[in-house]
Amino acid sequence: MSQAQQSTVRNRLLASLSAGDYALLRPHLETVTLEVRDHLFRADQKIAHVTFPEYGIASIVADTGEGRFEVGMVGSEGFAGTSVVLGIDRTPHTCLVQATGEAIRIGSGELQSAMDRSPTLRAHLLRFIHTFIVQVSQTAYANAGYSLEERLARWLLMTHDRLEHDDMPITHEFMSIMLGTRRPGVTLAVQMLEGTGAIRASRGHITILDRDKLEHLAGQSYGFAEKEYSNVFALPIKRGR
Amino acid sequence: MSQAQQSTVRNRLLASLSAGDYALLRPHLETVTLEVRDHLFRADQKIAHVTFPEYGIASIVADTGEGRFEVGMVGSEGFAGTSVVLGIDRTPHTCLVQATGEAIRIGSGELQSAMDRSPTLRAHLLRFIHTFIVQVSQTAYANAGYSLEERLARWLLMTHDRLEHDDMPITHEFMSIMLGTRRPGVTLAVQMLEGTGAIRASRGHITILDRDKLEHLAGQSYGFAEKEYSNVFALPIKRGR
DNA sequence: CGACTTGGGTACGAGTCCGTACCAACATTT
DNA sequence: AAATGTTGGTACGGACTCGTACCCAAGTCG
Repeated sequence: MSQAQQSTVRNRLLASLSAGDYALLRPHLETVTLEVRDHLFRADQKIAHVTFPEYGIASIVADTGEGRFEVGMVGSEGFAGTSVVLGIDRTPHTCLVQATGEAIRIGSGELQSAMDRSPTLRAHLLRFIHTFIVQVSQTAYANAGYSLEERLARWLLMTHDRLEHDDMPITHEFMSIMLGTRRPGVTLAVQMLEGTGAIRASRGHITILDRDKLEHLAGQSYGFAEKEYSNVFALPIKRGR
Repeated sequence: MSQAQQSTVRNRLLASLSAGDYALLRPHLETVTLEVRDHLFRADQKIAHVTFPEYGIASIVADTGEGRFEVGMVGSEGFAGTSVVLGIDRTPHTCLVQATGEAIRIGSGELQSAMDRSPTLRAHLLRFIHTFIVQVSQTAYANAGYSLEERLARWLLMTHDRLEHDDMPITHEFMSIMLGTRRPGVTLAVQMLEGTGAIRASRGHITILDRDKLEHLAGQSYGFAEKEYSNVFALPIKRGR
């Protein structure tokens, strides 16, 4: 229960709160580690906490009984638990950790009380939800009209945006679940991308070699949502480094 | 500028507001007609009004320069202009009328002031946004893993939910744009669905003959978001008739 | 070291959908 | 009735992805 000083917080939303709003949250903040496959919340069960990642990535997946697949992704640019901010402590989605890391979380009730007391806090979090809707829309868009390679390129870019390193620990199997496709299909797509020199693949790892090339390969499937985030928060989605 | 009495309002969100919250909005409400292809707002331009359909349907489409396609649909169960409620009067999406009808609208600024004065009003509208996120997620889900016939069945069901009649004026061309596919593909899919007896097609019209059969054909691509709406508002999405 | 688990590569037939093109049926206007 | 525009039906080759199956390589653990 380390109630971090705001100046040391990496999460972009928390870091960009006014000092007063942060002070309102601080007594209730709790630092936790994120381990791959941890669940931050599960479909149709009460959401206990809203989670602001510091490092690592959480995936929001739709869980229909006919297999899950990813509808959105959150790292240190946002938070997981949009429905709590919208006043509902339950959702048909599941949220699980995609990349190991660390997060600051707050109880759902505490956050709701704090938002009731601070209109500027609420406004800040609602703006993120707008950008999240755009992200989910873009997932719908990408799924509708783009090839597996293009969608894979998009997914790698989104993951890259939210991690520190160019070397990312990801298996083909995992990507196939996130993209809702076959595992052998991912293998082929990875080989294609590797052939262009944009990435390098090794057992359980993908390394980004040439980000510009990858963006070119992703085409219009990437960029839309990221641009909106920049506009709304006047900050690029990717942390400078 | 007919400031409708709440008891005669068809829009489910407006109708289910408390009398006090409705009174807060009433001076600013304005009734307008919706004509096919009218735009309620355009990508990256200021959103002047939030629109609550009474009859008819509005589509929210992503507009990437590489062709538009639908990410969500709103009828009398909700409203168009989620980003205004989230505090942003601009969005990369475009909203256009899909089916002729009528709507009650309110200026973006007036609605924002009203929400600032009434927490219950804000909460009500935010709950709808949660259900809208689920709808967009399901579009992403359907686009990822379902065949054209299944997605067409889903789209027809969603349209049927929001219209009064089993007979719906829709062209193949229009469906192909909404589904992001080729027009001849729609023709084939329509014939498939017609072959099962679920619908009947005639020039510019689709008639729903057997809704249960259509739901069965749509499989898991339909139902998810509609169920969530029912849970959140304790009302079925389809108006009784 | 040998067995086991996990992750990755490959193959092949089948089905879906795309891109493109052309024609037929219907509606509206003059 | 002819002209024009809209809508719907059909065809065909090619690209992509699926479903399924099998094997190989790398790490792990007794």
